[in-house]
Amino acid sequence: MNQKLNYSLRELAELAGVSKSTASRVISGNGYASPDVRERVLQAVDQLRYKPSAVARAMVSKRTYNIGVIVFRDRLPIVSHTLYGRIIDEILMAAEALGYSIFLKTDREMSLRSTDYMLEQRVDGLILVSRLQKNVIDYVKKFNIPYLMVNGSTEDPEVVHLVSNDEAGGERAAEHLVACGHRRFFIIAGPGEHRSHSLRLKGFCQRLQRFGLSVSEGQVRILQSSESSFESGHQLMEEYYQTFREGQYSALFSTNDMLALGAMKAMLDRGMRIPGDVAIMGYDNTDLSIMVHPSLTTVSVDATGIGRDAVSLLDRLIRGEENVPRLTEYESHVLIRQSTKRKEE
Amino acid sequence: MNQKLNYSLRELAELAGVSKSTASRVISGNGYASPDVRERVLQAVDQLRYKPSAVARAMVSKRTYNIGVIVFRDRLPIVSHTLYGRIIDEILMAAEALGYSIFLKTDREMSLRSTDYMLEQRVDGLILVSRLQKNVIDYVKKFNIPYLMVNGSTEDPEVVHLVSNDEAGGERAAEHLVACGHRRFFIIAGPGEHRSHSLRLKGFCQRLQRFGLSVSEGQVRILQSSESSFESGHQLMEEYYQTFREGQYSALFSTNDMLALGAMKAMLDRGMRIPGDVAIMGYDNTDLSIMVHPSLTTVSVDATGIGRDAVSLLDRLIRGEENVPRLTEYESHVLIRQSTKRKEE
DNA sequence: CTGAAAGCGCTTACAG
DNA sequence: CTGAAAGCGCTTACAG
Repeated sequence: MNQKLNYSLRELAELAGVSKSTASRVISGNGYASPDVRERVLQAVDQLRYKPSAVARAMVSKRTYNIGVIVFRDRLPIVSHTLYGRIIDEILMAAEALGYSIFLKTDREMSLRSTDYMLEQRVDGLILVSRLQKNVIDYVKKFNIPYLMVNGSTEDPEVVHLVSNDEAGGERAAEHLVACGHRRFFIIAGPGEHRSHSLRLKGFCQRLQRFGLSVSEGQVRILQSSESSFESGHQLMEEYYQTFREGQYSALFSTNDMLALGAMKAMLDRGMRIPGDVAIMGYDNTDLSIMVHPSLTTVSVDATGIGRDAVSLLDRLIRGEENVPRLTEYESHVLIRQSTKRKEE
Repeated sequence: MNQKLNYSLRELAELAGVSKSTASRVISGNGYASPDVRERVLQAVDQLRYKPSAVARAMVSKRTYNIGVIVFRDRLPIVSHTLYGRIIDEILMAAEALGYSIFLKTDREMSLRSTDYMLEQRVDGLILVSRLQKNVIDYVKKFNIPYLMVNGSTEDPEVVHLVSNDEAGGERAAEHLVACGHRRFFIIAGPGEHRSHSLRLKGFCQRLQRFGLSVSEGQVRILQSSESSFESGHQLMEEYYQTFREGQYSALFSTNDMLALGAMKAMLDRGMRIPGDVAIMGYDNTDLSIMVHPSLTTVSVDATGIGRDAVSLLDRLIRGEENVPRLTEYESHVLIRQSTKRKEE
């Protein structure tokens, strides 16, 4: 770094032959400047390739126009997660549109470190993505910094959070499968600690119950998975393949696409026909669901809406607005694909 | 924001009953402080939940320990892109380990805006991901800021860039398919402007040529796709299905997994058997390639290595190291999956 | 070991 | 319309 990297306002002003104050005014656009002066300053800006320091500006304005996004997740994929990736894409675009930029951190152990980091960076606000422990929320609350949660669970009614209406989605999934004529269900459910997995399962079972179908009556079999990955779905299905066949379940529901796809792959490898032998349904409408064969019937999640609104709601919090809704729910819809198509007859 | 958000060093020092200098020393760990004083300061830190302002610190130290990552891409998915997402995950982790944080921007029109933004933020360095136009590179160069390119193309030998050895990968793909006994090839090639697509195609064709197989001899048919998405692969295969069947091609190679998967889906929907009727091979080793049925034979890309090294090489540039390699290439390997398995006999 | 002072690069009243 | 001055919250020589 032997060469000059950045010029300061002082140097800029000197070159233009004006005071720092004046230079500052024409650059920021706040305040008056005669056409002549403005012209000279602008020329100097060009000549020096002057870039005003956002750092210095933040220092005095007490605003950084940066938003911290922390994704809490045990393991990879984080950004490349099929759902979170989409949400982050939307957050990036929405932030851009509103004049914010994004500091992105991933945090695997739900530590307070990443939060501290964001605090030190003096971000204007915080978007917390995914499940996070109560102590993290409690910690953030103490700092009086605008923040909100995306796709996380909390009993705390004060916390602004955006979630899918997973329970209703689960119900709709059940309705669809029942409408297709299924009466015996095999379920692979993701980690119960995750709000979305547990609610989807709850909604699904609830709806079945109203059709007179339940675990206790023997028409429904639930398998709990400690993970929500393709691999675990695959492995569970391998493990329980016999059970599955013997139980004569005609439909498989998983609380997310990954688990469903893993199970489906295991079944296809064993020569089962889908949807001929068994109908399969996932949840999330990940891009993959449309790429596989047969394509996967699933329930949509409004990643676009969630990402967009996360930024705009946070912006409202940052601007000190009072009546920001604490809970925003997004409706989910069944997307019927090949994996649950009835056989033609 | 009616409540106190952040305390300053001055307030901290007052509470501890020391000078700002002293407080600063115990917090930063640079310089001496008696146990007694240190104790008092630390207690004050706890009491106030004092978070030193990274903004003020950056102001004086002229270092932000922030790295700007700009992903240049026309359209979504950007972060959720199957390959870039993985690279970004690795960049995030590697940055964390080296004490850097990430400013993430996506730029759809390859404008200079996002670069200007990063410059104003005074990031320590820049990671430019994906194809970008020459004018962007030329612009960045003027600012004497450490930067490097990931997965982009450039004729400029000065530019530090990290790429896959796509040509060798293409050759290996050809070898594998020939070894499987194929002699008539159908190729779906992604956008020629992209370095990786064009090199993969080049390597593939080159290798075939040495086997005496070529476009001019009629054993190879190349389809150019203007996009690199699943949708375009799917659509092209629908469109050229007749051509494909009539040409009796026994193998399909695509310059990335997405195109391959799109084409495969179209074929499966038409009832073709894979690999029975046709073998299919992609490139990138996206997560999807293992999830589909049949699983897709592909060529690996070392996303982990690229992401990790991008950060460490940039760190070396930031620290003023001279002999940073301009070009780092990553080897790719064929991953044999079901889609090219020979029939048992 | 500790403190007063200068300075990083801006913005913002306040005079003129 | 323009400039001098103070100040944002730190760090870093420099005295003591």
